[in-house]
Amino acid sequence: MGEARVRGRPRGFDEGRALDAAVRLFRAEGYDGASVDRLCREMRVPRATLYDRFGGKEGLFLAAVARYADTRIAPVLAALGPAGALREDLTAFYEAVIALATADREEAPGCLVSCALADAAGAHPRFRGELAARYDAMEERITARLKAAEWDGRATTSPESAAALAASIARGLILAARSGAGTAELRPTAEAAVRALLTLHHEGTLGHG
Amino acid sequence: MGEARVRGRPRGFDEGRALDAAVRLFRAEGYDGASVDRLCREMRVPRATLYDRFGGKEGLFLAAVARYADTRIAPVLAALGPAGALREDLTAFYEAVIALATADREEAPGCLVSCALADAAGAHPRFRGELAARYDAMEERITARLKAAEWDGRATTSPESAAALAASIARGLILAARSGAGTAELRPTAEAAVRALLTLHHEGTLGHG
DNA sequence: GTCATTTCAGAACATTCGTTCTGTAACTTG
DNA sequence: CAAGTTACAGAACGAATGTTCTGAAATGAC
Repeated sequence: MGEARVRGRPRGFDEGRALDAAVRLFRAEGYDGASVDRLCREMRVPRATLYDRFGGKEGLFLAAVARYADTRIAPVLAALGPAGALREDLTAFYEAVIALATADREEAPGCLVSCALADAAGAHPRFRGELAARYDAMEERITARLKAAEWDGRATTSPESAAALAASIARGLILAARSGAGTAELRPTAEAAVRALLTLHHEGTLGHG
Repeated sequence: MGEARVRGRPRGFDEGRALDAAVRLFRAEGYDGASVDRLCREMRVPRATLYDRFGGKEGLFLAAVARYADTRIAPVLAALGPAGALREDLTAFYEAVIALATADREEAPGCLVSCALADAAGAHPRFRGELAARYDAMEERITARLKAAEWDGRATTSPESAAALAASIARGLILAARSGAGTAELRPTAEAAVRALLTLHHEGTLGHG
C-alpha cells in the first residue's frame, strides 16, 4: 500500500474524488450537457492536467464510467450473493438497484450507464461498445447466480434468457426513477419482478419437466 | 378535410415530415447533440420559421416527442389489443417494442423517449415531467389491458404493479437494443417476459386465492 | 393594384464549446 | 546546488452553439 512517490510536482487533487465529481456532473447533465469548463471546476482539476491524464472529454467520460462501475454498480452485483435463497438475493439485488437509481434524487436520479452513456451511445460507436460491455457483464453475473440456484436446461426458460429478463427489469426500474418515481413506487414493481422470476423458475423445474 | 387556406406565403415544407426528420436526428444524436443548424437543414425548415412555429429548440424537441408518440408508440400500444388471449396480445406488444427499438438500427437503435428524453430529463425539469407523463400513459394502458383479462385484486400482484413490471421490461429491452442487441437476441427475452407475466397472473388466480 | 400577413434566405449576435499553448511552480534525483 | 520531470494557472484558439434580426418573396383579402 506504499505511496510510490513519482518525480515531478505532486497533484493537488485526489483522482478518485475528482472522478466522483465527474460522475455526478455527467449523470445529471449527460455527456454533451456537461461542459469541460464545469467539469474542471467541480473536479478541481486544471484543464491542462485533465487533458494530460484523460486525453480529453471522451477519455474522461470513459474513466468516469469505470469509476461508477467500480464504486456504484459493483455493490449492486455483490448483493446477488449467493448469500441466501434465490428469493432473498434477488430481493436484495433489486433493492440495491432502487438505491442506486434514487441516490442524489433531488438533483438527478438515474444511472450514469443507462441514461448518460446510453444516450451518448447513439452518436459515438466507442460508447455503444462500452454500453454493450457493461450490460454483458451484468447479465453474465446474473446468469451465474441463477445457475448457482440450479437453474439449468431443465427449465422452460434458459438461465441466460432469465438473466437478460432480470437485467432488463433493472434497467426499466432505473428509467422509472429517472422520470421521478421514488422508492415507494419502485418497490412493488421490484417485488413483482422477484415473484415473476421465481415462478419462471418453478414452472420449469416443477411443472411439465 | 378541406385545406383551410390561410393568408400569407404558404410553407415550403410538410410539418409532419419535418418533425419526422427532427425525430430521426434527436433519436440518434440526443437533445444536446442535435444542433439547430443540422435540424434546420435536415428538416428543410428555415431557422426563422422554426422559431416561429416551435418557439425554439426546447419546443421543437417536445413537438418531436409528441410526433414520435403519435406515429411510433401508438402502434405499440395498439398491439396490446385486446385482440386475442392475453398471451397473444403480450407477445404482439413486445414484438412491436422490439421493432420500435431496432428500427433504423444502422444509424441509431433505441427510443426517443427512453434514450434522448430520459437523458435530457436530468437537466431540464420540463423534460422530466414529460418523461413521467409518457411513462404513466403507457402503464395505464397496460393496466387496462390486464384488467380486461380479469387480472384484479384476487391476484397476489396487483394489475398496476404487473403493468409497471411489464412496462419496465419494455424499457429494458429498448436499452438492450441501444447497446446493439438485435431481434434475435431480444426475442428470447421477450418470450421469457410473457411467460413470467402469465405465471404471475395464474399464481394469483389459480393458486392460494 | 394595394394592403396585410406569413414565410423565406441569410447575415449577424454574443456565448460557449473542446482543445492547445505559454510560462511558472513544486517536487525527486544526482 | 543543478538538472529533470510533473503539475499548475490562465490566456488564447478557431469553431460551433442557440437565438435574433433584416429585408425580400409569395400568398389571400379588398
